[in-house]
Amino acid sequence: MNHLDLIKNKAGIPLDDEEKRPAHEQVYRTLKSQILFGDLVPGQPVTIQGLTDSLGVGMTPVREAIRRLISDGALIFQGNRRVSVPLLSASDIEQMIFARISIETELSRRSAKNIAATDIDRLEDLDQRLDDMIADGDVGGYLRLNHAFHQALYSHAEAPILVDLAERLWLRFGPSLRIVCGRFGTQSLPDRHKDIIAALRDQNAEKAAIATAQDIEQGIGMMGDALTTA
Amino acid sequence: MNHLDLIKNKAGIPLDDEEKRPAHEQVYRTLKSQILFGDLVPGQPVTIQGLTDSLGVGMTPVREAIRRLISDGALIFQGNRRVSVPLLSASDIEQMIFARISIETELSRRSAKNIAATDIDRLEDLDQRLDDMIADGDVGGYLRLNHAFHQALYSHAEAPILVDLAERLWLRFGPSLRIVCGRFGTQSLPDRHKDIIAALRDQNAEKAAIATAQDIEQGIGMMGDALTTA
DNA sequence: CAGTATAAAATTTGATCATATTCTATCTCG
DNA sequence: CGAGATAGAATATGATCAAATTTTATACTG
Repeated sequence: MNHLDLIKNKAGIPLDDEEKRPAHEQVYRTLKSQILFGDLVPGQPVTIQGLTDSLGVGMTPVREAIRRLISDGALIFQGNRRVSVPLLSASDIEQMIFARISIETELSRRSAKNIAATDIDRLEDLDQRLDDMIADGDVGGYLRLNHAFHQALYSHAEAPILVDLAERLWLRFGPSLRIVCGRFGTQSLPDRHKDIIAALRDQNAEKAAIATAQDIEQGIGMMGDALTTA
Repeated sequence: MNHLDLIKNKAGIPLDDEEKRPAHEQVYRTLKSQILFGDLVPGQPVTIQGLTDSLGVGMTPVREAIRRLISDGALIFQGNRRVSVPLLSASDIEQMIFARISIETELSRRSAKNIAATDIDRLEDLDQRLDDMIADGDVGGYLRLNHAFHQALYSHAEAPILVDLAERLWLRFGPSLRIVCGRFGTQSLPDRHKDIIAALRDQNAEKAAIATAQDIEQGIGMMGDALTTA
């Protein structure tokens, strides 16, 4: 039992039973979680040695995890060998809105065609818990459940490559989204999940796609506003 | 001067002067090139030790490069610690066509709005050389110049995130595309580059997008056909 | 004399490698 | 056919070297 296990369980969200994965995989998941849910701040430097110390593993697994995250766009390699959490420009956000809408509306469309009633119930349950988090003002919990909701929805699209592309985009905006939520609070984050669920029950793929697009525009659009006003 | 430099220059395509990049970066680029242009066969196992031997570098840089390529989707990690070049399913190809059309038509659209006349001349030059490769039946040269053409075109879109997503998709189908080209020959690969160039000269973004979509469908569509008939 | 600029040393961090350990798959023998 | 042995490959660590940043000391200028 090394430090990783402790950090993982700090999350509080049930994670799939991880058996005994290699350390580099565990480091990757830990960092991914931290980036996705905003435990790391945009611009923050990420050092290899710092991670070997704090996670209690050697340099090699840390290096591998960092390379993967750089490939994901979740971290950036700053030429001078330094690695940090990316700061997003207005153009970056605009590109991500475009890409997310292109990819994720399609994922919703496909999920709507495949998903079973019991799975819709499960989504509704997630959304309910998400609303509780908003009511409690729990930003971290909101981010985790929002991610879990979309992930659960898209898992029925039977399109792993598209899901992978979407996940990559989520990794890019995670840190910045956390900042925005922290500043404005969760109250100002109305989501379109209810609309998405209604569309799924109707088996109306196009309505699901439209609701997803609106959800994305509300979510990331807020980030764009925050960036231009700040 | 280690083995990497030799392998790099085997490519024959002028590469940006690389100064003194770290070895893991060089290994990544070397492997990326091999995957993109089909020097590696789908299904082929990739071993760390094999690469340390053939490239003449230590294990650490090789490991890092492999992790990055796994994150790119260019290699797959097979649970039991084995890594190999992916075999594509019909569904994979269908998803890639969708994603490429979504992303790359937009890249063409944006490039059409920004690109200058001299840059269009440069594209035309690339396309001319590409036609020579087709005439010569040089599959490797065709793949390289086709990639260079699209990369050059999209570089004017001023959308690095979308370019990154596109590049990721190219890495996925590189090996399989090579197989198909090898089987059918380059003759059967009509491209829509002339249409794209004409649209750029007209400053007609929508026409450029349509031509790009047709180019993609012809290119990868052929892969789908080959897969279902094989 | 104060403040700034410059240069050199020290510290921090990254990159690479060699080695030891662990795991997987295959082979062999009962 | 199954259990154990074996070989090969991946994983992980610590040591060592190189590069970059920061600090500190010194010189210079107004």
